Amino acid sequence: MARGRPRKIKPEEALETSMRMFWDKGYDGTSMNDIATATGVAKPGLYANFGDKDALFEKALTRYFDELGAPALNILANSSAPSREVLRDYLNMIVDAALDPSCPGGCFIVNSMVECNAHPKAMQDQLLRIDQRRQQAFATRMERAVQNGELPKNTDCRAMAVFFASMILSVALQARAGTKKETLLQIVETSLLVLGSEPVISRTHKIDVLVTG
Amino acid sequence: MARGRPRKIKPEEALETSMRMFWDKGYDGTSMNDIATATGVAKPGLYANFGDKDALFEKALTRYFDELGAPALNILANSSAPSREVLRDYLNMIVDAALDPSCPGGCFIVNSMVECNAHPKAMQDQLLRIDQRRQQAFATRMERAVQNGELPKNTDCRAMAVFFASMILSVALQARAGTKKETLLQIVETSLLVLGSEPVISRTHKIDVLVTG
DNA sequence: CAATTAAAATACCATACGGTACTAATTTAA
DNA sequence: TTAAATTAGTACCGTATGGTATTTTAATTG
Repeated sequence: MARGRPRKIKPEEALETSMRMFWDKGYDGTSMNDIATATGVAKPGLYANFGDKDALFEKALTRYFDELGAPALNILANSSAPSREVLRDYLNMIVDAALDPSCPGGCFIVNSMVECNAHPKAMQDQLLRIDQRRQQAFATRMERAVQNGELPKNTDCRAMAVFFASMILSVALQARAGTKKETLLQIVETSLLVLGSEPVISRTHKIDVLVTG
Repeated sequence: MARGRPRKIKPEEALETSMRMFWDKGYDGTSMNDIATATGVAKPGLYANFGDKDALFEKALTRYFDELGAPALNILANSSAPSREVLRDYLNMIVDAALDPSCPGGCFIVNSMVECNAHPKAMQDQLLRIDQRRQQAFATRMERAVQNGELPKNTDCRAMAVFFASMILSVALQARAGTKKETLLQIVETSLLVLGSEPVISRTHKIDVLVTG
């Protein structure tokens, strides 16, 4: 099997490298020549594998979300731990990820939300879709918190979700801009105050409610 | 007086136009040719008046902060109205400004905080200085709130200041990304919950305390 | 050993970029 | 009227960009 000259590099690896470069320098700041050099795939190979620059960027963004974004959202939405802790863990994890020295600064999606204004509409739409999935995960979390009795029944879940989703943006942005970890954790802790100053212990009969109700 | 050929355009106007273009499209997305066309000042004139592209960008950023940023910070820090209202007014004003249809989207400073990672260090430093002035204004406001008895004496003013400063970032970013006004106002309102759920009326003897204490 | 297939590598294209030398125009001062 | 001064405008330079036509290399199949 596999006729023809063997591949020098797996396309996945080249896409991973491209993703990190776009993440670091942005769409405009990353040239196809840079990518060709860094990946070891010459330009004609890039165009054969991924299409033009727009298509490569879109694939990089999708890969980023699928690999680094989506898994954590699942935990955020569905974990059965106390909601306050789930939120704190998720936000702290974002802080760590945004500061990870082995990765470019901040969040690729957040970075792109700024740059995309000067670029194709398809890119904006993709970003909005991702942002809304993030928001939906927060909303699901808040609804669980209300169902479990961790928050009052008249809680505006959507308002809370939109608020916490917006915290991701500012944390990622500041991480990229050089704000230090201690400060970012402080911001996260302060934001949790909107849940009410007294920690509410999740009630033990919450499962009964779900089953019988 | 005024020898030589008269100026076709005041440099201030060209700088204003340049500022709005950088604000809209970013540093990389705005070419000197674009600026020359939009301002009506040919490229050699731009270089004679403002220096190279970096210098022009820096002047644009300074102009933006001095004209649109700094004045509101003064009110934020020093207004004698109830602190909760001062904060709400300031944040709502940011929402309006970031959505103003007669201006490019979002906040020029916030936009630049993302892009600057791939550019000269002087630009990053300038942005951090501006960001810290904003943070300081919030800190002053929180300290006034504590002095006036609007917040408990053990309030961590710096934590609050950093938190609210970070709200500016996410609001500006989302305004640029297309989030609608209603949602942004909701985010602002939710963020005000960190001040405590019960509105605290500023005490009438606060001036006595300041004068006698 | 051909013949075929598929990828790599080189070289190149048109365009756009930041930046500048040079010329043309329009004013005041002598 | 002429000289000096100051700006506007044209044309250009070297480089870098996104993208591609073409050739070369290396493997499998007959």
